[in-house]
Amino acid sequence: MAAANIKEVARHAGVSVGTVSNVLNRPDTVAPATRQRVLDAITELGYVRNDSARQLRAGQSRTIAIVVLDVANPFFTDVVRGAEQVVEEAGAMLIVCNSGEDSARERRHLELLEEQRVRGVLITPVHHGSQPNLEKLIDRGIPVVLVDRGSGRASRCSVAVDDVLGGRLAMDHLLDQGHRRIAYLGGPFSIAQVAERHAGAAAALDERGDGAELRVATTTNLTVAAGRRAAENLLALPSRQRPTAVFCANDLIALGVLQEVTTRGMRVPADVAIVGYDDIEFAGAAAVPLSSVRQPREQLGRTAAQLLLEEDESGETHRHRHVVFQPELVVRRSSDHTR
Amino acid sequence: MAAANIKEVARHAGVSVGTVSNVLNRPDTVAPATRQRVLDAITELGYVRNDSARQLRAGQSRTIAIVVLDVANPFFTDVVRGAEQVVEEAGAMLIVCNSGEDSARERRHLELLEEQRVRGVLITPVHHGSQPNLEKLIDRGIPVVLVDRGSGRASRCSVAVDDVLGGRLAMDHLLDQGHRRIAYLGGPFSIAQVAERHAGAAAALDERGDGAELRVATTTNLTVAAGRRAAENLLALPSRQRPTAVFCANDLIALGVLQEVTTRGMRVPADVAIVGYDDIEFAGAAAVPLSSVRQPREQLGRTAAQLLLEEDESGETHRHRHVVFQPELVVRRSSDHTR
DNA sequence: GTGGCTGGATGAAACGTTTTAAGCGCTATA
DNA sequence: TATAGCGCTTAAAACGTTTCATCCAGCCAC
Repeated sequence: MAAANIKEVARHAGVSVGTVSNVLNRPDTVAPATRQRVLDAITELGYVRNDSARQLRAGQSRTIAIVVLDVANPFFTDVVRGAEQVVEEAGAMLIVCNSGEDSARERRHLELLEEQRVRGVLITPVHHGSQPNLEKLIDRGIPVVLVDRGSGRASRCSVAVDDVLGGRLAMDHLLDQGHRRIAYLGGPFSIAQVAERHAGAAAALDERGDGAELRVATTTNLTVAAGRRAAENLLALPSRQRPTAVFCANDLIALGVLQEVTTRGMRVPADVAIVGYDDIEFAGAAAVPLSSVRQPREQLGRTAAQLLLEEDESGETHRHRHVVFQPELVVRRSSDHTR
Repeated sequence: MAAANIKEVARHAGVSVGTVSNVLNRPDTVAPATRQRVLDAITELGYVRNDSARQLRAGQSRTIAIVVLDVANPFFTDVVRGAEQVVEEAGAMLIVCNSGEDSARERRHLELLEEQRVRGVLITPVHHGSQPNLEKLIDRGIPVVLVDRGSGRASRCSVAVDDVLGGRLAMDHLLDQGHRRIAYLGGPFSIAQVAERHAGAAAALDERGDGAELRVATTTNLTVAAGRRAAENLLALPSRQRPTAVFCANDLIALGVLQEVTTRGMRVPADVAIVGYDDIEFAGAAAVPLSSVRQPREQLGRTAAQLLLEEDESGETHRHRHVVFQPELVVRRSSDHTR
C-alpha cells in the first residue's frame, strides 16, 4: 500500500485538504458529520501524518535530544529516565545520543541535531570549554541545558550536583577513617566532574593539613576496565608507598578497582579502602558493598527537562537558571570495616 | 541570526538554488570556482541544511530507531552500542526509544516513528503476538528487525540468542550440583525471553526425570527491586519447601535475590544457589560473583543493524533471515561453592 | 560553417503539510 | 429588504529542499 497523503484522504472524504488538516489539528472547528467522514477515510486508507512536512511547515520539530557521555553508564540511564518522564508529559519525544566521551562524535551529533531543528538539547558536554556547535545552536535560538555541569554561563540553563562538595565528603570520610596515603583515580581531567571531584578532595585535604598525601592516577575514561588497569599500577607500588585508600571519580572505576584488589587476594577495606561516586544501583550489591557519593540522578534529568521546556515556552522573557543539587555520602563496607 | 536558507545562500553567492544544492550533494559536478564561492557564502551565513525539507523531498529519513524494553538494563545498552557502530558507519543516525516494557508506550513510539518515516526499526517487542503498529510499518515498506526474539515469521528478519538452550544450560548445571528443589524467577511471561528460558529449564528437568521439582515465581518486571520482592516470598517458605537454588530470568532479578538473601543472613550458594541470565558487567563484581548465561550482546546489536541495512538496500530482492546465536554458561561462585 | 557534444548552470516542479484570507449559505436583526 | 454575523469550508500560499529537463557557451570534427 502506497503511503496515502492528506490529499487522497480529502478526495476520499469529498472535502478539501484544509478540512482534513483541521480535523487533525482542531477537530472542534469542523462539523461532526464532516469530521466523521474524514476520520473514516483516514482509517480506511491507513493514513499516517508525514512529520517531515509538518515540521517543515512549523519550522521546528517536537523532539528534544539528550546527549550523554555514555549510554551504558547507569548514571546517565537514570538521568535519561528522569528527562523522559517530563518530556513525554509535554507530548514531545526524547531522543538519546551517545557521545561516548568523544568530542568528534559529539560534534557530529550536534550538527545532525541542528539540521533536524530539534526543539532543545540537554547535554553533558565532553569538554568544559566552549563548543562552537553548541554556541551555534544557541545563536539559532534553540534552548540548551547543561546537565551535570555547573556552568555560571549566562547563555544557558544548567543543572548540576556540587561535585566539589562531593569530593570533600569522600575525602573527609577517608581522613576520618585514619587514612594518610590516599589516591584519586579518574580521568580524563578534561571532564569537569573528574576535575571538580578531585578539587574538592584536594581542598578537604589541604584544610586538614595533617600531613596526609593525595596521589593522582589518571585514567583514559570512566569504565570498569579503566579502573582495573589503574588499580594494577597502584598495587604494584612498594607497600610503603601504596595508598591505603582510593577515591574514584565514579562507581565503574571503583568496581574495577575492587575487582583487581580482590583478584590479587588483598582485602577491602583492610588493605585498601574504596569510595566511589554516583551510587549506582550495583554499588550496594558489589562484592564488598561500595561506599559512594550519591546524586539525585532522575531528578537531575527531570529538572533539566523542565528548565528546557520552560525556556522554550517563555521565549524572550526567559531568564537562565542554574540549579545545583547537594550530593550525599553513603558509607558502606568498602571504606568502613565496622559495618 | 535568522536561520539562513538555501535561497539566501544562492543570492549571496550569485548562483541559483540548484547550484547550491549541487555543491552540497554532488560537489564534483560544479566548477571549482563556483563551488568555492558557494562554500564561502555558506560559512559566512552560518547556513545549516534543513533536514525536514530534505526528508520531505526524499520521502524518507536517514534515522534508524531501536526500541528497547529498558534503557537502564545493561543488556540493552550493550545491544544499543553494537547497533550504533554499524548504523553510524553507514552514515545514518540511531535513535533510542524506551518502551519500558509498557505496550502502550511501545505503540506510541511506533506511531511517532512511522510519522517520521524512519528508515528502519530494530525492536524487542513487549509482547510476542503481532503488534498492529509493527505490521503497519512493514506494510509501508519500512524494514523491521526483531531483536532477541527468534521469530520464524517470514515478514521480517530477526536476531536472537537461543533462550531455550540458555534455560537448559542453567538447569542442567543446577541439577549437576545436586539441587532438587529449584525455583524459576521472572516475569511477566508475556515477554518471550522469560517464557523461553523457563521452557528450556523445564525441558531439561523433564528429561532428567530424577524427581526434581521446578517452582515458578512470577515477577511484574525484570528489575533488581522485583527480584528482591520475589525473593522475600520464596525465603518466607518453611525450610522443607524452600528451594535450594534459584534460576533468574535476568541478572537484575538475580542481583535482587542476592541482596535479599544476604540481607537475611543466609549464605550463597550454601543456603541458596543463584544463576542469572545475561552476564552483565556487574555480574562478576557482585557480592557473590554471579553465575550467569552469557549472550553476545554487542554482536546481537551489530548483526541486527546489518540485517536492517541489508534489507533497506536490497529492497524487493531481499530475503528475510533469522540469525540465532548460542548462549554460554559462565559458572561463578553463586552456584558453585568450590570456586 | 554546420552539427553535435560537453561541462556547467538554471528554473520550475514536486514533496505533504499548515495557515490564512476569503467565500458561501444561513439566520437573526434592524 | 438589506445587513450583519455566524458556522463551516475552501483555495492558495508558504515552508526549504532536491531533481530533472532545459539551456548556454565553447569546442571539436567534418
